[in-house]
This record gives sequence, C-alpha cells and structure tokens, in this order.
Amino acid sequence: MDNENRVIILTSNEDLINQLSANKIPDTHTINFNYLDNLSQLNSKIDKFNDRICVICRNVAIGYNYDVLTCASCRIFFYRNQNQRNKLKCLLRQGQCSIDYKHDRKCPRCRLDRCFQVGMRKDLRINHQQKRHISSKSVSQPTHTTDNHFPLKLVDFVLSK
Amino acid sequence: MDNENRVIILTSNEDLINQLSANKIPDTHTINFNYLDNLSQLNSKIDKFNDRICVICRNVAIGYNYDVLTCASCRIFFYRNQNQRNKLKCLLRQGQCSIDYKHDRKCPRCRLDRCFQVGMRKDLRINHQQKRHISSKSVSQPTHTTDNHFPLKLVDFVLSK
DNA sequence: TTAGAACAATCTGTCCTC
DNA sequence: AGAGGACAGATTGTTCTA
Ligand SMILES: [Zn+2]
Ligand SMILES: [Zn+2]
Ligand SMILES: [Zn+2]
Ligand SMILES: [Zn+2]
Repeated sequence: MDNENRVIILTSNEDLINQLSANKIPDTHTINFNYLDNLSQLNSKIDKFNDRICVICRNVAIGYNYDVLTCASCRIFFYRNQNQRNKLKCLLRQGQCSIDYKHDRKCPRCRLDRCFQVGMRKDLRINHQQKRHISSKSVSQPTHTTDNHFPLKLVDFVLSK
Repeated sequence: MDNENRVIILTSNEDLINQLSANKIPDTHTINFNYLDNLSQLNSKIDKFNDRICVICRNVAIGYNYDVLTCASCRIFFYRNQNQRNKLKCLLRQGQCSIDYKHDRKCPRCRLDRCFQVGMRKDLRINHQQKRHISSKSVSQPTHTTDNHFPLKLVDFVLSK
C-alpha cells in the first residue's frame, strides 16, 4: 500500500454503492453504516486501511503506544526522550525535518516534536480503551517534504447514523 | 580564530609593508617572499593561518590524513566509509547538508562527499611530501548554509619569486 | 495489549602502536 | 607525521517479561 492519495468517501449514492459492492477494489475498504456499532469498529477499519503504519515514521506499527499507533522504535524513542527535548538538537536547525523509517538516521528533535504533535503522552493518557483511537491528532508532515504520506486517522468523528 | 572573512594580500606597497612590520596584528601572518624557499614553507604559514582547522568540519585538525588536513574523527570517518558511499543516505535527501563539528549529528553521505570533494583519497595518494599540500582542492560549503567557514587552502600556487 | 527492562546493533570518536 | 587497530561512548532498535 504505497498509493499517494487516500480518501474517505461517505455516500448515499446508490450507483456508487452498487459499484463498490459488486467489485473487490484493491486498497479499498467499505463500511456499511447500518452495521456500524461504535467508533472503535470504524477505527478498526481505518487501521486496516492504514495497514497499521507508524504515525511517526511510516514503519510497520506494533500497536498503540502512549495513545498513538507507532512502531517499536518510535515507541521506545518516545519513552526515552519525552523529557529530553532541550537536549535534542534539530539536525537542520529548522525544525522541519521529515521523519521516515526508510532513512536510517533521523532528526531526534523533530522526531520527538512529531511524537507530541500526534498526541503521544505519558502523563496525560486517556484511560478508556474506546477513547484511545480518538486521542490522536491529525497532523501532516512538514510541507517542505515531497512524499507526504501519513496514515489516515479519524479525529473526533461524530457518527450521524 | 572565528573571523568570517580571510584574505591573502600580496603586496609590494611600502607603506602597507611598513605598517605590517611595525605592529603585531592579530590573526595576521606576513610572509617575506625573499626569505621563502619553497611551497611547503608557504603552506606551513597558511596552516598557522588556518589554526589547523579540519577542512571537513572545522574542528581542530590533527594533521594531514589521506592528503587533506582533517580532524581525527573525519580521518577515521573517511577510513571507514570511503567504499560505503551507496550505503550512506543523505539526511535531507538533497545532498546539500553542511558539515560542522558543532552539531553532534552529521549527515554521513554529505560528509563523505565532502571528503572526496576536498581531495581525500586512499588509493590515489600522492606520495611526495611536498606535493601533499597542493592536492587539496578548494571547495566551499554548499551555498544554502549561512556559516560558510572553511580554511584557506593554497591550490596550485606558483611562486613568481 | 502495551509499558518497561534488558539486550543487541550501529555509529561515532579517542587512544595507542607502528 | 600519518595509517590502522582497538577500545569506548552515544544513540537507536529488538526481544522479553509481566
Ligand atoms: Zn515509527
Ligand atoms: Zn529536525
Ligand atoms: Zn573534521
Ligand atoms: Zn546530506
């Protein structure tokens, strides 16, 4: 799953619904609102859509760590550095570095900032399982980077069912 | 020695020569061509002018390594990575990173490229002691960086004595 | 499931010898 | 003086336990 663009389509158009029902379209998940019980279930679908990708670096995620879906290395990175921000220096001095697992070295300052941006918290964690998925903020990579991949994440979604 | 600009002045102007002879001017070295025997001697003066600064990262240089005046860490970096260029990835993906000892993390790809740019060579070394100083190419840091310090280096200087 | 500890790998820099 | 080996520190990543 390396497509550039990802969209959520909410529709009541019969033709489109029939088209989606008739054919299995790659990289596409459809959700019938009538069978949707709760937000957790919807986010579960979105997780599959995301292929469980780390929100920080796009590596394969191992699960929710400090409230955010991340890989193992970003998890331990946040654990180690959450209180060390002042010690970390931006490699570019611009605070605009993109963080990507494909590049072996990463800017620790911008990596930690991204952790906070997407909502990783040690002390202010939300305890309820179901609220966990909501806590992640939708944050895009800095605009200067060309490959602007990041997992879709539902934020404060209100079911209008 | 952290001055921004450095110049070589070649002069036969008596007033200027008298001024330079009369006063000890900080960060300034004068060379009397009449007492100059060879290129090595001139480069020795230039070394003092440079304060023996690493051509790669502006750290204190330990001497000539692989034909170029560098610090210990840049020396061992080149030794280890001279044949590993393909394994090193540019942190910025632009190949334009500035390399400076004051910043703890460095882009290895751009650091190695800079090593080659300034003429570090393992296999194609010039053996003669006296030619050593000539082999370094004068290469400036990438233009996007603001602190454009680099040691002066004499390249193919021809004595017109 | 996920937080944290323990272990391991990687990368970098310094010291030492020849 | 400079090349290379060896050791050491910093940083990052993986595995294991509970
Ligand atoms: Zn990650
Ligand atoms: Zn950065
Ligand atoms: Zn250096
Ligand atoms: Zn670079």
